[in-house]
Amino acid sequence: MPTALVAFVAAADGRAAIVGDDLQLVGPLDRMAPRAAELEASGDVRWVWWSAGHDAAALVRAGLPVGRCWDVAEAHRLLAGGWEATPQVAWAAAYRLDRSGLPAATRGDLFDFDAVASSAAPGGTAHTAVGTAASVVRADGYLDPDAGTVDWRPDDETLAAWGRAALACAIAQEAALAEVGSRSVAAAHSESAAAFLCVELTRDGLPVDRATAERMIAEAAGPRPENDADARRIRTERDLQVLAHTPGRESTDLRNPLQVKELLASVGVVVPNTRKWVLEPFRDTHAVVGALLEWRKAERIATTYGYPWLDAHVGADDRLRGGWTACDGAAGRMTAQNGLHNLPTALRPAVAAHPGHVFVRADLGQIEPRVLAAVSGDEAFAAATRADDLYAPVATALGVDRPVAKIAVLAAMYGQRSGAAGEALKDLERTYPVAMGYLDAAYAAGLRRQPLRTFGGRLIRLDAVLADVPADGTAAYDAARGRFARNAVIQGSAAELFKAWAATVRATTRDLGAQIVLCLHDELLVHVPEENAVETMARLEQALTDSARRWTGSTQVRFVADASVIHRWSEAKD
DNA sequence: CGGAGGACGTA
DNA sequence: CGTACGTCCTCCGC
Repeated sequence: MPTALVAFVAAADGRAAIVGDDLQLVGPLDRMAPRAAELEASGDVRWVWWSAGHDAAALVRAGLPVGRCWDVAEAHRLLAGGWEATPQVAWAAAYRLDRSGLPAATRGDLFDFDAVASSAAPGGTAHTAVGTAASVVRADGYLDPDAGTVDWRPDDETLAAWGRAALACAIAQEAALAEVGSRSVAAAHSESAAAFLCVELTRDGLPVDRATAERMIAEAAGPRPENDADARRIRTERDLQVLAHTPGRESTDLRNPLQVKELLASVGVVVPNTRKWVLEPFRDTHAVVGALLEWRKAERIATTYGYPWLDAHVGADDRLRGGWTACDGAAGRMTAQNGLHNLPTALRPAVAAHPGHVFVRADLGQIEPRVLAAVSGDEAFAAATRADDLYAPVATALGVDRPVAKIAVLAAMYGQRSGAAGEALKDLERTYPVAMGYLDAAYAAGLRRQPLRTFGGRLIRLDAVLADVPADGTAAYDAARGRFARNAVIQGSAAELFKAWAATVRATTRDLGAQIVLCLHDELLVHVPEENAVETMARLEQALTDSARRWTGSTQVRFVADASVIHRWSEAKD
């Protein structure tokens, strides 16, 4: 029996509809969530929603462990590229309706479908558009532009029609994705699972040791200020650590790059800008340089990761929370807010498992060259992936030392121009012509503004992404586009494998009480009761083998994970 | 008040 | 030394 598609759609006023074959339920969320749970438990169901952050939020709040779903917004982002994915846009694309004919909403852009998960809460009180069943799909084939907006107030029949529209849209998308390629439907499944995981990540947060966090902030930013005057005093003291080196210039605003540039010039350090890597060589020229660089580090903690950050984003349950999205608008990597993706490594000791728990952390080793082997179909390069260290056999094949082989491979993938690549790069072209040809083709497509697709079929658009023209003209603009294209097919494909892995881990470790608490591009952090740590680690490894096998459709390319059981994120890998 | 640019953290 | 992202700060124009 094939998997039944069942729509679950939410209205802004707290009602939801469950719609499938011979099934139509409409009612308040607190009655619909248990019905969804029954269906999830009893049947072979794939849930359909316009967007997990919007429609499935109540199911996540209720703790329903959704297994399979189809997220119309994520499927659309695969199909069409970019990030815009309102129901109306996704519907038009799935049915191949002219984009320029999209009707405008009567109240401007009130969609909350683009909101990140953390802010996607029911909202809006105005009562402007009263939907009726006939109005969800217009006579001209487009979706009602008001449907799904925060001010939309459908009656029960209309909400059910909204669910039927989601079902129909999903089916049309599946057909369109099947045309793109055999992997794209599977990619839609894992991208949808990742989007649901994002809502769970937003709900659960990252376990934090608050005392350690407070201590580390205090080391960098000083004690917690008693009041505003105290805060100003601490700030001024921090500034004086730098300004004491330049008597007579105490009024310099260190937060103003122009004034900093002037200050540096006055002591003989003349620089085009005051970036860290520009100033680093001048550390020995004048003591103010080193003091300034240290000040910047402390200032970063004080402003971005200081007490206000701790108070705003770490809950009473000692969990750091931020909004998550399943893909960015370019290559398709996950994004996270509130520092979850760019927490300074110095603060990682503060990320700690809660009592009775540990973290199982794992990262994918050498993910990008391995992905290159898979997506290009280069058999020789695939053979190299069978080694634990991919660069070892590459070095042997090229007759160079490992560091040279590594630089050459990275240079080929990222377009690095300087450095010691040189001769090794030519040998690379000779030894792995299929892989290198794949990268060259992506670069050339970028130059021609020709859209590309990742391995899983995500459209890489070259029109919208690079909006900023480099100052040095058209050639630089073309080259930037080429580099972007070459990088995007690798980075984006790697993101797809990562999400397939994460979705599999989520599904196969739930019975162990495991909870994915962080996804960081190639790294997973799983919070689990300590007695289940070893089993969780084994399943993480198995999940990688299985998802890589499904994703590549073969076992030619090997992917490896470095996994360990730790209490703090800062702990060594083994 | 919002956008632009500088700066910097992560992968 | 390539790509991507999120966040804070200041300046500038409305």
